[in-house]
Amino acid sequence: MESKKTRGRQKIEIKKIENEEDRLVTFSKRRSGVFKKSNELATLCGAEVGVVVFSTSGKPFSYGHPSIESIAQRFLSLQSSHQENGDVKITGSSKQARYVEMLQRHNELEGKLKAEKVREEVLKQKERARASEEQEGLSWWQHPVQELDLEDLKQMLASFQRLHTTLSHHLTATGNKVNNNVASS
Amino acid sequence: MESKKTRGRQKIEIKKIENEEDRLVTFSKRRSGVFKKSNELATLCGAEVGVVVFSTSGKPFSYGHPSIESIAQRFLSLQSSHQENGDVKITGSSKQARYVEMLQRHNELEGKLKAEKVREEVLKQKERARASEEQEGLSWWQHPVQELDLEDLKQMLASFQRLHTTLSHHLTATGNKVNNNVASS
DNA sequence: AACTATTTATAAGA
DNA sequence: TTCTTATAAATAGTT
Repeated sequence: MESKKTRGRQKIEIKKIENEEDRLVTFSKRRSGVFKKSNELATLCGAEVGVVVFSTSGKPFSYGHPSIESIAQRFLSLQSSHQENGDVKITGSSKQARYVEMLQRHNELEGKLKAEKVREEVLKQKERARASEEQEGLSWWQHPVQELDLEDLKQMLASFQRLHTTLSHHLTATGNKVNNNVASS
Repeated sequence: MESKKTRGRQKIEIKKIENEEDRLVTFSKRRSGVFKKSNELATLCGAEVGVVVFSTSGKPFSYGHPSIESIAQRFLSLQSSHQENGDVKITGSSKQARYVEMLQRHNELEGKLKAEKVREEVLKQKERARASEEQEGLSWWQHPVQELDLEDLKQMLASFQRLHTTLSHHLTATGNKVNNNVASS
């Protein structure tokens, strides 16, 4: 019985593949994968599905059921009815209008990004808390302080200061309006 | 040795699911699947990806990186470039330059926001994995973050401030000898 | 492009 | 909707 021929599929981190050759191969494989899955979704569920992919070099690929054009059309009319501007043409004036819109959306986005960072920090806090959780189900923050040593306390304080700063900043920067955004994904 | 709890994933034919309940469940699951795969494609390969899905009832769902709007725009300009288009001049070239600059910054920001959401999701997954290993009552602060609203955040901030103050006091005023219980409720 | 050992997605069931 | 489990399907690293 000979040794294994390959190591099989390996787990990879979902971050940009730096090696260009690998990235190109993966782009090709996974693009096919997404198109195939999209086709199955459309077929199994009777849904209309459109996918557009641009490679880093700008080359476009698309899948559409019943067609990418019809999906685009449907999506656009939805967008224009959502706004009060049904103007789809790329003209100077609509570009200017978009500039203003974008400024507003930009500010919105910065708020959301901040909110996400807060959420992330909160989750990390919980992670840390649980990591150092030990005896009889008591979390570290539930223990009497005298049972903690100085280093723990200092770390604890530092964490609180970070979180406190983040939270305060968030609450004041958004005028106490927390953005529970409804993401499209 | 008892019998298997489930039959596991079964092979299905790729044709429309006639049972409406099954179809709805599959639609939800596979839609998520396609969005997730799309996100991985975008992240791993630095590609821009847009997906639009319409359910049979006409409800729209979308995923886009950096955003579905930017993909739509890019796709459209591609389509319209097939035709003749001479009216791209706006007021001044500096204004156009600023627009392009803003567009880039905007896309960057959207990408970051998405990245944060992914990190958040990863953390939540870990949290859920651990949570299912334990059978304990959850404190309010242990609930899934998506359920946090403004009031939660304010409360949280307040208790952190209390705790922070107490801790600071002990560290600076008691000569590193801490003996107080700070558990707040 | 093919090959496989693995990881990941998901059909059913609860 | 959410979670679990067993199995189908996708794919990373090789050849």
